[in-house]
Amino acid sequence: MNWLEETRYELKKDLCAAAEAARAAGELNFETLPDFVIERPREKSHGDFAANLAMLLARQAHMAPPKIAAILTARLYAEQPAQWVDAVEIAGAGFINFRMKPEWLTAGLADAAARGEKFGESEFGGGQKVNIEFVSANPTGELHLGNARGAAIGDTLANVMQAAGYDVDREYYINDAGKQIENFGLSLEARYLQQMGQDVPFPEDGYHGEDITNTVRGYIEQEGDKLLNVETKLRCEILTRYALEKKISAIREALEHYGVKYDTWFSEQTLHDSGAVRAVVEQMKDDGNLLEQDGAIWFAADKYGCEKPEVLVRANGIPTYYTADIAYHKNKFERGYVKLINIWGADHHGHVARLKGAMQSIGYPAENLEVILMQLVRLFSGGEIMRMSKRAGTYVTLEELLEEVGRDAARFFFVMRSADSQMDFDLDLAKSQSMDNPVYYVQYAHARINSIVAQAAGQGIGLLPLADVDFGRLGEESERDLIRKLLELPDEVVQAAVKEEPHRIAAYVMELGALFHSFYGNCRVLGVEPEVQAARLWLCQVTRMAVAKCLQMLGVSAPEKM
RNA sequence: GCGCCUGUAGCUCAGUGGAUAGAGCGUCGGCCUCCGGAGCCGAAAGCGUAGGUUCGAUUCCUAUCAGGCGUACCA
Repeated sequence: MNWLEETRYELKKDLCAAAEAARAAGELNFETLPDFVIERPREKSHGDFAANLAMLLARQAHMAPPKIAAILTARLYAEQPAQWVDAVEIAGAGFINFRMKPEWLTAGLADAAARGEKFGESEFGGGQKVNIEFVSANPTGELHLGNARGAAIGDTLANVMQAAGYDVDREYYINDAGKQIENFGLSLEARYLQQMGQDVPFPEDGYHGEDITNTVRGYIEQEGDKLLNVETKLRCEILTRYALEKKISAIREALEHYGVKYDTWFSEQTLHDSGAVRAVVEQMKDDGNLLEQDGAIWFAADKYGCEKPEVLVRANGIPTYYTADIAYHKNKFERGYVKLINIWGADHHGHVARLKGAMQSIGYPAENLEVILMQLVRLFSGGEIMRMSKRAGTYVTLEELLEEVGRDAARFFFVMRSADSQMDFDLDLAKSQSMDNPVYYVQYAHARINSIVAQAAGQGIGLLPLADVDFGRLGEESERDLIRKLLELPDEVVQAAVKEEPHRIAAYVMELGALFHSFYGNCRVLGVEPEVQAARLWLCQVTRMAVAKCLQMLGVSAPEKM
């Protein structure tokens, strides 16, 4: 347990005991103790912790909350003095506020310091296996800003959950099968023949992007006119295989530049080849959940909370994307994951209910599959909203973004906002945006601390062993505010993991940075009384570790100098 | 029409069933004999609207208005 958790647990226990004692003495009447909370008041003058027990007890006890609070506090610590509690106050509508002794805070800091690099981590997740699938963009094109957002959210969430004690795998699902791939092949073929000097029409709904032509050129350089006198089917196949490999490695490379590494690249095609897709249809048929109509095979999704049945196998005998996805998620569960998390663009939200319904129908509880929908990134240029379109030249790739603003600014920018807020991305301001990005503010705090520590080292001053440090010397308001925030880190990580909201870490580290800068302005670290200096150096050190831990989770570098 | 997400400061966004709703940018005003001014301190300014639940609602529920996205034998 971390420091705050432990304290909350103790306070809760103390209050429960007080309530029981009051009941035994006939001062208070209640059947069952309500599930109250010990929270941290946002207002500092309200103490370090506040309990809402008296308010929740009011109805059962037929008594006004402040009166109940008075009875409870009279019992609190009557028998045995408290170790860390300095004062208990009744305030507002009946809050019981706990004010902790100054030593409580500094003992917390010592505890954090002792944890070293591990500070902030926990075993909360108990090593449960979790699979996070994100980006999974079609391998027919390049990654765009929406993918950049998904990658930042997914990878950060994975980092956060790892820090919170989960066993996390990152996965990319490659849609290398189906109609779009066929289409892709026909586009490649047309470009190939055109490059070879033939006047062939380009498929109407083909991939018009220049990257297709470039890929074909690459092939020609390598293999020449080899495919000129081959039948269409084989020509498409060979070109597709070649292009997919190129595209996928380009995607992989772009993501690596972005700091994202996957554990698994899962090919959709393998599900078709292995018969897994057919098998899952059979299974659903045996379950009696399929029906035939208009020559197609439908899943009775309406029996599982959806609006209407969905097609699994088209009249032409080819399974839909949906069917492959069912087989895919079944495969993930079979690999032993307790929880599957998918990060999708909001435009796929219609797919959520049907996938969950299908999973439920084949025996996997819908709640073990979590889909985080992120709202779309809108492109802004010259004050106008525009669709991302290659033809209109308003398509920005991840690689271009990284060239413009760099990895740190890009990742921080995308993970700073909650997934369900829409984002406007201003093309024109891409560069200046980087200077406005709060990531520099946070990194600056890290660099500043580094500089202090380096300077101390230059004067032969290092960190003293913790046993020799008197953290009680940290009594300034700005010091104590900083310590309070530091102690919240383990809680923040767990909250971000449980709520699957990685943006919390960004918000936290910005606040932490602000408190550090404020402390820096108020208190000198070097050249003060030796005992104070030793304690402040350690405070700096713990802050640096906390900032670095957050930045690591965010996939942002923690520079020693800027 | 139906479904999902979102309406919080001039702008971009955090946040919470509680006691005085925060930050950045912008505006205005202060701070460099001193550890990094990419910083600090201060000021003005806000929960779309109407009901309901609750001791207490910006937070939960309903309605309504506004924006976005879905609603394919596309993925």
